[in-house]
Amino acid sequence: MSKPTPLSGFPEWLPPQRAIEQYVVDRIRSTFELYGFAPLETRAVEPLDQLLRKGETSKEVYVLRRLQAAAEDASDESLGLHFDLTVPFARYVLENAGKLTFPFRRYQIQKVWRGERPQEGRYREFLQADIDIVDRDTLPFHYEAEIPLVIGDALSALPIPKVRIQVNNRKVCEGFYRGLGLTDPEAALRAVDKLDKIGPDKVAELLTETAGATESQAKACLRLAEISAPDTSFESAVRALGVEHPLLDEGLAELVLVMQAAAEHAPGLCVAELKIARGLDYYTGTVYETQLVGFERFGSICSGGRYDNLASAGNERFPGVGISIGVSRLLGLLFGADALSVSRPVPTCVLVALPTDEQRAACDRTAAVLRRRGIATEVSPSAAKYGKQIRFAERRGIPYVWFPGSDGAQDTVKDIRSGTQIDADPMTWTPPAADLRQQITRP
RNA sequence: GUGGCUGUAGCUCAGUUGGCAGAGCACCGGGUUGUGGUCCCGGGUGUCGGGGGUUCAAAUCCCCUCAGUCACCCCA
Repeated sequence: MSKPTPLSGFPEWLPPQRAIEQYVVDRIRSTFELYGFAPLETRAVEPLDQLLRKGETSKEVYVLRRLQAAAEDASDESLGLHFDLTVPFARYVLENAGKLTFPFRRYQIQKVWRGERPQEGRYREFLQADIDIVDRDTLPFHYEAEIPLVIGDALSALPIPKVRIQVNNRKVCEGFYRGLGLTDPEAALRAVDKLDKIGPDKVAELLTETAGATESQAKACLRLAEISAPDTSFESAVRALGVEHPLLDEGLAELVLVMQAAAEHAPGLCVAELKIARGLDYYTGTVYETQLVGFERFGSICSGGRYDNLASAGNERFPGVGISIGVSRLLGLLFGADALSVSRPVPTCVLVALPTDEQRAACDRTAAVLRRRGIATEVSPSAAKYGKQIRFAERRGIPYVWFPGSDGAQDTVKDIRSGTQIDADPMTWTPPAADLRQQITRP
């Protein structure tokens, strides 16, 4: 077999990176559960028509086909890998509505797949950590204020830079555009979304070309998009533009509530950023995008929003609000920036040195005692010279080497970083807490 | 999916007009009858990303392809 090569967009980390990923997932999970989100996993595939219901992402969906399927057998071809966790969840809610109690809050941490051209922080297979809250018929607004608080807690518990959640409300933009007399708010939204990339002049051009805006309407759209505030002062700034529409009033009131809740529970976490639009078209209210402070060029590592029409069948309707942490993107980018590392590449805390092959059984017993006490231990692979065995530990970052006492003498344990070696009993010896497990560090 | 840039040892890289694949670090073996890091001796560990072509001769020139990355697109 010739040497295998990587597959574009399907990253595989080395053990240190995977250790960090598992740690991060564990922390995120425990924060989600602290807020009462229930665990959930959905299958990897969905019927294609479910996935394609929301348009644009369609060309990025991987479809399924049995290798041996005859050409005319299309039985599996109506299945595709999910590209996010919200759409499968909406399907799941409809399917299990009778067994769930509402409002229903769940978290889901799974791989998703998108057929995009990969680059740094963009993969074809990646891990998302998603929370959603859905209710039957109507979803109280206050959940839109809760979501960023959960995320703020989840992300600030991680060894990553500070985050800033940018918040906007689709009703503000749409109400403003309609109040302005524009008839295609979606097109206007898409144009404004490019503000950071192409600049105000190009956006104005786009607005006139694609959204049918006049020059003054385009200017007004830009003035709205420029508004940004760490508090509720955006409201008067919007009012000062003199545009009126009931939807605008509604959106502003909601955005004020989100910002007030954030100010009370997590000062500095949220910024009202009226240029935030979001690509996915199913959002109908609050939308979120999250940046790492100091790493803004990474783009959003966590986004979501309120959706009213994603899960509905007949006259049943389950509006929801949710957000998704791009775990793979977040970590891939931080790894690339050398901004995350781990104290040692293996979990092992103690290497039991092997004096002779005959003593392996005794060494295994010592290791077993240490393991029973929660200390990750492995026995040296061979009875090489002690110098070799110490190097074995050193190369792996294993902090302690355990030496069985010869001729009934006391065992000793050596901290190979300091070189200090002390008498030790496997029943009682305990390493400092910092050495017990791999530590995630941020240089 | 479209276009640009990049690809030589584990890492960082050098390699002239096409002429026997190199350096530093890392790594491996040995030197101290068994407790490492310093020191000494020895070792190149490589499908030059892969395949094809031109040529007496290709890391070098041409074509295709894969991967990484950037922009577009989209978005975690």
